[in-house]
Amino acid sequence: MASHLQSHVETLTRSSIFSNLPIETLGRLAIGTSEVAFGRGSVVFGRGSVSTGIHVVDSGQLKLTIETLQGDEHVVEIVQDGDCFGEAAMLTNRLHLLSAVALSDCKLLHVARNTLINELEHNQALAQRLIANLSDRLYRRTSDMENILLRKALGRVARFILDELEREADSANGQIQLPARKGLIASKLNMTQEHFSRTLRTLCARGKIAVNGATIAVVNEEGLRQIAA
Amino acid sequence: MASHLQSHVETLTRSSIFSNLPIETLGRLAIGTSEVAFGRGSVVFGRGSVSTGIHVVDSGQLKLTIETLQGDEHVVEIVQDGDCFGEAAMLTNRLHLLSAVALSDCKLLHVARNTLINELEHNQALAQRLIANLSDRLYRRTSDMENILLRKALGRVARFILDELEREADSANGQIQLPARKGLIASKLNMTQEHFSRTLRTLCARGKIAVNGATIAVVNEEGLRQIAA
DNA sequence: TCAAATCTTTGATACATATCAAAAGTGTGT
DNA sequence: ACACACTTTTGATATGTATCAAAGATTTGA
Repeated sequence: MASHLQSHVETLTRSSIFSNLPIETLGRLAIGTSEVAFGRGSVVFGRGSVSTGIHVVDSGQLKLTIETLQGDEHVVEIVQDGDCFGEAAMLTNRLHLLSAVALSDCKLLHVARNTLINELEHNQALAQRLIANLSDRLYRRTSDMENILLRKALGRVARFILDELEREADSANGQIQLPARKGLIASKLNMTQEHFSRTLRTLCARGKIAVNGATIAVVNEEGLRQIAA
Repeated sequence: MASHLQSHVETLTRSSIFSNLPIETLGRLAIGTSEVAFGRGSVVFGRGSVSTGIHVVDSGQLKLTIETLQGDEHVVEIVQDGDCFGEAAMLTNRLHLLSAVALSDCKLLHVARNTLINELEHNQALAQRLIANLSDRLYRRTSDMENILLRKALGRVARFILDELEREADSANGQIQLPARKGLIASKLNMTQEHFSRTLRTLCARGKIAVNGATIAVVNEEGLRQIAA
């Protein structure tokens, strides 16, 4: 129905990857696009599943994780409004390495593989977008790896806080809001929830930050930088 | 000189990213391409440097590493003939996160940023190639992350051996050749050289493999698989 | 508004891995 | 064939981080 397509076009435009593309492009993509809703805790796709396209987040928050058979998991990324995920598996035509799980009730758009691949063949602007998207993801993934592999827990947490401070440069003023539950952030930083908790307290004790629930005030930015070096 | 361009075209064709592209495309790329030689141990680019283009390996072997100020390093990737590197920083127009160091004497081609970006704007086939290249890199980087974060040393080494066994599926027959010095492989697997050495011996003691210098024979593949699970 | 569920903190202990030091092995150039 | 540099192995010890257990907080739902 035309109204569906129209609403999909609008949602696509709000995503970072499809924003500001010609309306004709979005219209063609919208034809292969469907809206899907997921309740908190539900699995959008699991590791080892076949990729059917990419997902764009309209509302809600999800975690992308790698998992062991024993149920051990590690958060690779937390995605929300305007983000998209699942590109790598779709474009390489391989199975999903990551699982995507809704952290809150979510509305997603699913853009079908064929639609996207077809459009990509003739659409230079879309290809450029995808290149920008992929290289950005790769760059960030490398940066995450650096943080995890080169620093100990204290340094990783310090680096994380500084990064968030920069991201929230607007209303921040020396404060950040943790973007998710502490356990999930701990996992993204490759440590247990317990260790993350203790590490935050250590940073408090050393006078670098002040913690109040999910709000962290940076007391001594220079000191944090030294720890994160 | 025309002969230079011709030789560059040939080298570019041998790389995975530019292979089988129309000769006209390669000709235009060759104009912005220069041949550069690096002696063993020399630095092609360092962390924090400005990206000037991408590098294609004609001959030799290099390591891509992340480093701390204290000189701590971690090998992210080992590249050789036909590989290219430095795409992410070039395409995102950000500083290099990784350092590239020659492990042996190397001949590289450097394709200038402007040349590549210009060509990319009109060249659909090249864009597709780049998309394939980036998504493959992203997928493999995610896979590396999985190996490093989800398994302990014994499992990481087991997984590594199985992966190599698959890669060398040809002349392998139950044997693999380590693709670099053990210390570098240890680093890629996020452990010390000492620990890697001990881990190999443990796998020997358990009857899964037999080590002879840089040659590893897989004695019990199923057993390895269980350890790598 | 209270109870149930979920998340976070704290404490005690165990374990994987790093570090330091030195010996043994391997290769390389002359 | 030898000496020198580099790589790998082995041993003893230190350390960072995980694990297990339980008590406090916070959020959620009826």
